[in-house]
Amino acid sequence: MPRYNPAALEPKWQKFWEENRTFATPRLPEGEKMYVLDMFPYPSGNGLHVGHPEGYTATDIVCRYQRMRGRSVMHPMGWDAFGLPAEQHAKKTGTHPRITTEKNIATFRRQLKMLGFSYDWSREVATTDPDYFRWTQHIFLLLFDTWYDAEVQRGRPITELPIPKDVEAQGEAAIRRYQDDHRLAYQLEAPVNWCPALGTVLANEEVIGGVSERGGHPVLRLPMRQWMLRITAYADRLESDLERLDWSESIKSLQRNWIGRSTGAEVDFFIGPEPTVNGMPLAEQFEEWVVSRIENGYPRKPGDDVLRIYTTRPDTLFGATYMVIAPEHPFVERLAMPDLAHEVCAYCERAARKSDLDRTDLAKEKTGVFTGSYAVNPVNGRAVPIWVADYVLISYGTGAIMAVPAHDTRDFEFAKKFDLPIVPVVDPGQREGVDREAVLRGDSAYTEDGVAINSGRFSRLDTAEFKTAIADDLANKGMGRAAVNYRLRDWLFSRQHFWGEPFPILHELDAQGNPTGMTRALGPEDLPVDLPEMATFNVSHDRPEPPLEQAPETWLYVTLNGSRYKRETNTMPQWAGSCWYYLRFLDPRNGQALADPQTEKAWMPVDLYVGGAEHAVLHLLYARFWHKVLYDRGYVSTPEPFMKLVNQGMILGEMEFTGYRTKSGEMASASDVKESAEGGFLAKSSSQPVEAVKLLPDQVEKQGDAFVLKEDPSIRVDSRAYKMSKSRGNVVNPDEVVKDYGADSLRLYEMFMGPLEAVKPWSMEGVNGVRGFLDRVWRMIVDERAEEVRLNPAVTDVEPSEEQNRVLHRTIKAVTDDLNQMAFNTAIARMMEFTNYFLKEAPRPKGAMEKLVLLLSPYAPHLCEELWRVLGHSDTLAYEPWPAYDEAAIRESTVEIPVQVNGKLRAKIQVPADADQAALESTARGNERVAELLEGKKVLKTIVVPGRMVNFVVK
RNA sequence: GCGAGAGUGGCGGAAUUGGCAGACGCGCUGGACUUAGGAUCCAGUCCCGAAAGGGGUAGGAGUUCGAAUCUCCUCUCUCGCACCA
Repeated sequence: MPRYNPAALEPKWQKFWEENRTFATPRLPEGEKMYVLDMFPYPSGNGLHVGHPEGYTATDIVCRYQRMRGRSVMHPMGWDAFGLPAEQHAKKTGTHPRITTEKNIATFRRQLKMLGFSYDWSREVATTDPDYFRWTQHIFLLLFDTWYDAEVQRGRPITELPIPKDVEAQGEAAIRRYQDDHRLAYQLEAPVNWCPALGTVLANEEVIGGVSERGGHPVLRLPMRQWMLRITAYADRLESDLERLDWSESIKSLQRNWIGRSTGAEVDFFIGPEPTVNGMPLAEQFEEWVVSRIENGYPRKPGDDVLRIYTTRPDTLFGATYMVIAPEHPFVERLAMPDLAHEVCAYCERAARKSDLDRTDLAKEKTGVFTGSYAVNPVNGRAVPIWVADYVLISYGTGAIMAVPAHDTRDFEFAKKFDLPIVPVVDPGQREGVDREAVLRGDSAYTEDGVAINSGRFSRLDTAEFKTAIADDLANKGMGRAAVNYRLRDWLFSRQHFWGEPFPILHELDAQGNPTGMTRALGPEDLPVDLPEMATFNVSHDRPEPPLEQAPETWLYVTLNGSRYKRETNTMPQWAGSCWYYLRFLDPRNGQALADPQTEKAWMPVDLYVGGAEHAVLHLLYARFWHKVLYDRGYVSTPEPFMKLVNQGMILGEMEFTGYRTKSGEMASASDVKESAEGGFLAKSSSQPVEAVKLLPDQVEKQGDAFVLKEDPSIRVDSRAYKMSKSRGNVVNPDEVVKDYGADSLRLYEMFMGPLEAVKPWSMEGVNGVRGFLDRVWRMIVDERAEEVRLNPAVTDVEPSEEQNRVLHRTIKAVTDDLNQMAFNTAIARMMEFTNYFLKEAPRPKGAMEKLVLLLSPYAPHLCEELWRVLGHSDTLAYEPWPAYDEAAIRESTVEIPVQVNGKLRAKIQVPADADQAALESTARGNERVAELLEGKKVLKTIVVPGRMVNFVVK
């Protein structure tokens, strides 16, 4: 009668934990603290996905384990609840995003509770709560109030920004403009991704290859006033502090690549103060410029008489045969000679219309147009033509380059196409894979280091020496300086959405109601700035206007001290709320501060942070950036928020076999099939479209390293698991799994599938398998034949036998060691071995059963709480001490040792566990089989590793 | 193209980090109990071979008494970046 019945048992224990506040965390840690954080989810309308509980189960296991080891554990959960889907739902249905969001949160909360995670639910927060985003807005004000002091590498209050004399002389407005130019939060006219089909502006990361990520609609680039965050100021610290973090190398390298630090030099090329008739700067003006630069040094901002470029290869300056500026470069107009202006202008317009996809398509030929103007190469005084080409990006470096076709593949392609001179200045010397003669002839681009040639007095220097020498030389002459650049761009921080945090910023209006261009930040006492009540969300679809422009006037306009202001109508991106939520969890109801400093100091940093790899770059970089600003400004006590980071691997759908069928019904081999441009499939040999068909496992068989059709082994079949998606119909719903197998089985299966960080396919049969294990654990301890739940008669209060004790302690050790390394899959395997062994034992010592229940409890907490009851305990096991193991009990008196002859396993011998080398060797020689093999042979060498193996090398 | 990671039975995956390859689970085969089995239990399950034995960790070379593990080359897959000067 009392079979293992999770459907009854799991809700019972969830209720128990809730009523007894079993997992409530004290305000301050009692004893050693451990802060374990999950990446909080966006509560989508689809509910929980089996990918979510993977990381959540892993952290829950760690938390339950650490509680049993006496640690004070902080383990909260909340909702990253702003986001576009709720807003789009509102556009369609008129339902307020808050209502949709609350409904979705309720679903997520129910589903998470159903899985028995030990969160302290009293700390739950949602980024959409005014009590929460009040502090998000507060942090924005802090960013607005901070400038980055590059000298001390620290963010400081804007009031401490030194104002240059010349700015001060221009008066109050100039000073404010100067300050605004230095804030970490600043405004910029920047292009946004406007998607007319979706009627919204998309974030860069929502645009993949020039079309919208969802729907694949075209995206236009339109300039709009935007809020930017100066994350580039922190680029160096964001990169170098990675070193102190316990993160996987792959994630660190993703972040490093994203930051993309490069070192090189800035160099000014003289173009003359104004255009000349033939486009050539005047020689005497160049001479004067050279002299003035030697006297005055290198200016921080380039004047109108120079084109400033950035290069990582200043050693190739003598090989610069032309220059290229980006189509958006401010000098385009003035450099375009009258006879070419029309052509140049047309080119720039075309470039502006191109999507990112067109511009970055690698297969594409280089394009560009000559301006008719020339610049003077500062190292040799030669005039070089200036071109406009879209392979130079306005957003990187200075938006202008010197082109060295002999040593840069892009410049080489361009020079070839437009027949520009190619002057080699780096001799590769003799090296593998490089055609030195071709390089020296200018027929091939060589981009590595070498020895300088054709470089005046720098010739014969190797690349590294040259770089230092030329940097000094340029600096002395005031023509350049060493410089660092980042691939990382400042963070576009505003969105034209309704469902996001309003900015706590007012725009000043003049008497006519037009913006004066001056902004005013609200004070902390004015927060939160809540969203207005809106009549409709379905605003204009033909231009990228913030929906809040349609807000009621009572919200939109503010009068303060007699001045009229209009509120900022952009809202913050979804990333904002997730940048600091780990701090709010520590003190979620604090009305005075984002978190009490004492509490912050006691719990931070996060000891373990687990989440999907899709956040490896952006979220983690943004959050680290905010944290560093908070650190600089004294709000937090640690320079980094997340000490250890683990990315769970994606869970794919079930393994699928796919065959391909032509129109005429014949099967085509998978090796002959490729994806067509439209997303369908084509047979490579005939170019005919083929259709993918799902095959059953018994229709295929393995042949070599591929699967083939059973009935026609010449036909190869694809076998792989795909990402879960609605369209593929392979989504697994956790509700269904819990209904059929129970939450403990779901948890256990997700941990048993393989290493946490690996990508793994789902298997319902696998869930069934771990359910079988839990059934066996139940039967091992509970009397299934009895009417009510009671102890299995085989379980008695006896002392364990030596072997039973060894199995027990070995299991405790293995499970504990694996858990410390988050190797949950192998820990579960060890507990399965324990169960397989003890099911055959009778009587079964009750003490051993209790230990197993404790070991298993982090994985299958509901079942184990119940078994703990059955074993005669009346309280929760959540705070029972973690079982300890006894090395002495593990040690065996005799061990089996393999004996090899010439590295091949030939025999196994039984020896005392502590047998020394000599004893091992003589026992091995005494073995009948070994003796036979050594007979008449010469033993050249004997390798004996005590406790491991014996190897005879013979001839 | 550049950067990172991976490749082990029919499948998911183990292997104390250089020392018995395939733990554990699924699947499969046979058997027991059954009206029944998508329940449970027992036995088997890397390949060739009747056995002795031989082969085997994507492929090839190398270091070593000994390699899934270390080195080099090749191939394949996954992820990220993608004209970043």
